[in-house]
Amino acid sequence: MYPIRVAARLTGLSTDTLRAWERRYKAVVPARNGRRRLYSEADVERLKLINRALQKTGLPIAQLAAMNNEQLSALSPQPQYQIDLQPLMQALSTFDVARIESELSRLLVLIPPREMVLQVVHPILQKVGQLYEIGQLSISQEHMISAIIRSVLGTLLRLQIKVSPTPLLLFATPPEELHEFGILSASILASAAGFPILYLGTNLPPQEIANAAQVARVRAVVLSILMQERTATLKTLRSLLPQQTQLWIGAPKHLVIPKLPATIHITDFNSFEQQLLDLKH
Amino acid sequence: MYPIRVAARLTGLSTDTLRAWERRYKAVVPARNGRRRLYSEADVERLKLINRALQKTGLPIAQLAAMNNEQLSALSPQPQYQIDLQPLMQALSTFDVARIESELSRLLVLIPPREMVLQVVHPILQKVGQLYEIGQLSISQEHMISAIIRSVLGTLLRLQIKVSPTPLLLFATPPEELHEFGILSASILASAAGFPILYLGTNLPPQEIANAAQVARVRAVVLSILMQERTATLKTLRSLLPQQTQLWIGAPKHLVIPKLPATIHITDFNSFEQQLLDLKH
DNA sequence: GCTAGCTTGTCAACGCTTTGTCGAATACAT
DNA sequence: ATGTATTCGACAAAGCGTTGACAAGCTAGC
Repeated sequence: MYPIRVAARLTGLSTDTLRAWERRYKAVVPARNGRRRLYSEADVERLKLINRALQKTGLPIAQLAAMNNEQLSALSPQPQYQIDLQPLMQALSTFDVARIESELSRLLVLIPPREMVLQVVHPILQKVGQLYEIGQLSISQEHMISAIIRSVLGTLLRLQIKVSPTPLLLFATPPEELHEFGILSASILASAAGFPILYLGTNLPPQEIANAAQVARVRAVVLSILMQERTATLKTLRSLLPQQTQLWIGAPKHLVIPKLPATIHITDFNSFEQQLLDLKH
Repeated sequence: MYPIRVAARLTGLSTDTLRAWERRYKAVVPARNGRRRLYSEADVERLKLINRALQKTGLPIAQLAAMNNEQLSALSPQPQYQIDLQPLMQALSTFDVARIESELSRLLVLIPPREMVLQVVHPILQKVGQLYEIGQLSISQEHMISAIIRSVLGTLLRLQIKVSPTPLLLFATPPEELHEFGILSASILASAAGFPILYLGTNLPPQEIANAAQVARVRAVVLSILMQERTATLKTLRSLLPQQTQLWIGAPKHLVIPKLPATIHITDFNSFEQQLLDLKH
């Protein structure tokens, strides 16, 4: 059960709007904890439905709010694909590299990029991390699997990247951060959301990043930091960037990110997509 | 049912024009929800018809508005998507990958799936094959182009595919047959013809295919074989499949396909579509 | 050939309703 | 006390409706 603030973030609506819809149309009537609203998963789902139907048909909300979920989803049908990760996880557990590859390429055909990142690649990486932690995966096996995933992500990015002279976002990692899964995935999500981007890749000194950011006049620079804290590097980069350019740091929750102006610590894809929405206004 | 704003967007006319046409000629008289106009799908369709006829013939609207839909569609012959492969072939010959990509995505929205497969993707693949044969295409170039085409085909399939618990057809390729263009194209054709399908992808051992076929109770299994003869594999698969399950082998004419019960050798898309028709009875 | 009139897309004015947001006062929890 | 929610009233922007008008293009008739 979510408080109103969270429900607003999840649905992309403002808290005022949520209350107005409830007061005027009883679009959803969340449960209460004393005075406070508590939105259930189903409430959020219905709100998303209404919002999608609103965007699609432009019908007055009063009318949409009176409909049941069935009618609403008939109004804005979303393509259905079934994702079955079972065979893939099976192949992972048995280190069947050929199988992993063919399963991935099958899914690549059937599933849109965003879902591929969030629901396929991300779970795989977590599983690989687990297996590696408990020593079930040799270094060479880890390398092979990483190479496959790297190529899948690369393909996804290349296939949908929008070439634009005025990208909004720049993606890179600082020196000695070799894993580019984070920014690759984020790039794909941003591209899938329609943002023109500039992908610089890994292992770049702050000067280079700042330079590119300035020339391309991007609105935000997205970095990925996995292992070590890098306070010095970040401070340098921040000082080199224009003030109005935002700096988004993708890094695990436990890493300490220095408090700097116009700088955000992003810990998961969910909040990354939220930031994207905010950037769009 | 759409409000006027959406109807305007869908038809490409302005809201003012829509109201003027209604007031002056009663071209369409949408329903009302209280005071507000509500355009039905049929209304929008008729407006599109009128607009197309207007563009083509330039007749006065008063006259067009008095006609019924039949007369209107006779006036502006069906959406003749003219496919101009010239720029695409040009881009192919010069290996202009970005150009190939933009041309393809342009065509993707203009042309229905079936025609996209038969009249665009297929010719491209042949051209790529030619270029590759005579050594005009490097491996990496071939890979990039293949990736693009795969993604186009994947998009087409994704947009078409019907998720069904009881698919009629199963698509796969046996091990070491990596190119999935054949079954991808065939899947799209089958989907476009309304058949629910199950797409398994490439590089699958006969046991897996037979297993899936049995569980899903498909009427036919469609394989694609490009390079080598695989008599042994086919015999194994045939023996594992239920007798009443047909086996369709898509393969070049010159490949020898063993004579097996309920097994057909398909050499082109034409006969594939013929088989589909037969399957439907 | 030229003008008067018709056709047609667009716009403005005005009224009404819808809808997102805001401010103010109040309640509750940490 | 501070921050977050809640309710209520209010407001302003946006959307839609109707009516009337106008300019540009075309047509017909002199």
